[in-house]
Amino acid sequence: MKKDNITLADIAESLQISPSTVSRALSNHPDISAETKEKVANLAKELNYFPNSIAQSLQKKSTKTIGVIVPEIKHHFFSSVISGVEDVAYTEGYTIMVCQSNESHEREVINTKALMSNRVAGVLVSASQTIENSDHFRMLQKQGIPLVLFDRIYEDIGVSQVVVDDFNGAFKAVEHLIQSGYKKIAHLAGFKSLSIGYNRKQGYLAALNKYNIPIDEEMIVSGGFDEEDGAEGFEKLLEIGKQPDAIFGVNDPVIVGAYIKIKEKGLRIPDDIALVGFSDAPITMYLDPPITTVDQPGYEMGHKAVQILLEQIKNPLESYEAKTEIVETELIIRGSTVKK
Amino acid sequence: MKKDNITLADIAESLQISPSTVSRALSNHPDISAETKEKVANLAKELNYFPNSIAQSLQKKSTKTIGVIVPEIKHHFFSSVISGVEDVAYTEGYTIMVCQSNESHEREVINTKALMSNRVAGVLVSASQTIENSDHFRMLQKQGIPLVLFDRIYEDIGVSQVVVDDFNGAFKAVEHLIQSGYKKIAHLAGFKSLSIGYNRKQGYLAALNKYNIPIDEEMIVSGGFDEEDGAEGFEKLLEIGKQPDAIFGVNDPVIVGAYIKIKEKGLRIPDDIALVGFSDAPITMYLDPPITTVDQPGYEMGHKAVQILLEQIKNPLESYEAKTEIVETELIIRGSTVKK
DNA sequence: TATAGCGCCGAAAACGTTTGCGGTAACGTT
DNA sequence: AACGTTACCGCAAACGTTTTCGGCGCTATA
Repeated sequence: MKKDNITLADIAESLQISPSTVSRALSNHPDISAETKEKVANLAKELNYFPNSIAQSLQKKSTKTIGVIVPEIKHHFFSSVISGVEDVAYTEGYTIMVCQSNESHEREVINTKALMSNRVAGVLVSASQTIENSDHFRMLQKQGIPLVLFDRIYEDIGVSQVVVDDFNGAFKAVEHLIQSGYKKIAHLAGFKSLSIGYNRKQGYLAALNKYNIPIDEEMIVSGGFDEEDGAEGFEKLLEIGKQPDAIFGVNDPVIVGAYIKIKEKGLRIPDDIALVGFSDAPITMYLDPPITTVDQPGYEMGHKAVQILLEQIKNPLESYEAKTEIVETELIIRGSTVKK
Repeated sequence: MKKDNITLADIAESLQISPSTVSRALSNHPDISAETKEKVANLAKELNYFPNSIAQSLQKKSTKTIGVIVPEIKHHFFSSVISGVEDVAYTEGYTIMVCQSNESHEREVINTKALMSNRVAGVLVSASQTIENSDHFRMLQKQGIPLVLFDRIYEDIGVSQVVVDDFNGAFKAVEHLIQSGYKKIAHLAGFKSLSIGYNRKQGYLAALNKYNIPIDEEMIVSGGFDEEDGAEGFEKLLEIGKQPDAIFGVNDPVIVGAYIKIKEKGLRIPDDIALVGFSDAPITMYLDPPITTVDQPGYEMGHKAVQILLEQIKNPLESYEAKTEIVETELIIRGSTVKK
């Protein structure tokens, strides 16, 4: 059954011409007569010929596929990004290879090696939480494979990046809380090792400073980026007797975790505690009350990131002038911060 | 800058041995002395050698990548599936290529062609809504590329599939409604062209029949699979004066659409109208009341699907005895169907 | 002493393309 | 008649592997 794939040579033989001519005919080379082109085209269609892009890649020393590494595909933000990447890759004739690091640095390294073996034209990555160093990124650079980081970036490496304006997003969120009259504003922070964690916290601090609200280190609870972390963080605040009247969460899952705990305790939102998240996860819209959050446009970030990457792929000459694209965020105000 | 990738020949030359020996040394071939193996291994590490899997694939006439085509990556169910697929692919040394059809048949065809050009070892697909025929699937078969369909399958083609038990899932859901005392049960159905739409409707009908509830065709509104479709469907029911006391939706987005409209109208859930969805989208858990739904385990389906695919890839001999794996669903009962 | 076996390695073909270089035939120009 | 042009096309090398088929030198056996 295993029909052997038909090749240029096959259709060349059956047409009594050379493979080179067939190749040129299919790529519409001017040296080939219209007549020959047509014969070739017809037979190719009839035989269901598909160019072997493996062979093409080997010859051209470059592929039409770009690699993507994200922590977890099923997170809404990342799947949105991938969606955006795939869309523009598709229109440019590229296909994408998707890997997930599962937040493991080791697996991230193995993934990049696999992508290098597959000679991808470029790679897009959002770093894992457990990032240890950037050796694997440097290997990419050494091999001349363009790289652009998005969202979870790694600072000390000269490479293009696409990030949201974490600082400003956080600042606007906290400012909104302050202007709405909240004073005891806690922050459920993420890991400081990650840029997003750091920058959002800075935005939080800056907003408090601007309005002369004293900073209480105990009101800042560091943890992870998941729902449980948010729940635990809120519990911890209560334990140490620091019930806030508002919480700014490093991201939506965390704030949802807090939301659930708050409901469990019978506290009212936003009357007892106001809530602001980050990412505009779809869930936030449907909660009761819906949660104010900072929109982080994943789809657009995917677009931007792959566009920058493709630029670098197409113009390998100009030495890396790493550009950083900052995507603006938008504060989406909903019920969790607006008292009726 | 563009460091040329180093090859077997490079390390062969520098060691004054032949490329064949290097190849064998790296693959731990018994013909090679331990001493040589070590020298090769050391130099390879030092030079940062990466096997060119393009060249390997060309030689072996097979790749270690599997293609995945889904309607939309950012849908929670599909990204869960992809997550599952990637996880087992990773442990088996495969990488995945992800394409989205955006519910367009044409794009689905182009995607499969791209995957064929890339000589993927096998492909996984969940069909687009606008499926017209299965010609592109037959092309895959002709080329001897294993294919397994999941969730959105296409019946008239002998190929392995992984589906949830749509019929039973729907049946259990509607039975639960009936046993909870609901009588005027509407169904917001999807397209009938898709197997999932058809089977879930059949389950709905069967449950009504079992309990001798007359079937009112007007209570069955066909539409799409998105939130707007659910909202419109519910509106339509009201327009024709058929307000139900319970709704079974073909999937969660649809039921969420209805949920929102119901809330807008000031109707109470589940007192005025009970709601059951399908898929266990994360949103359903957080709504107020949380929505009863039929769990459709995406991650596990991804696992299953790729396992079946890998089986076929590894044993190409045994002619296709298409197996259909039916994943059981679980009815998750929540507030939207339980009166307090 | 001849031969078989073994341990280790190399030559070369093959996978399916692309492409630089050359070659042929036909035709037009002097 | 000689030459240049043009329009087409083929040869062969190259991309980086893997793998078949040997081959060499040595040791053990008959």
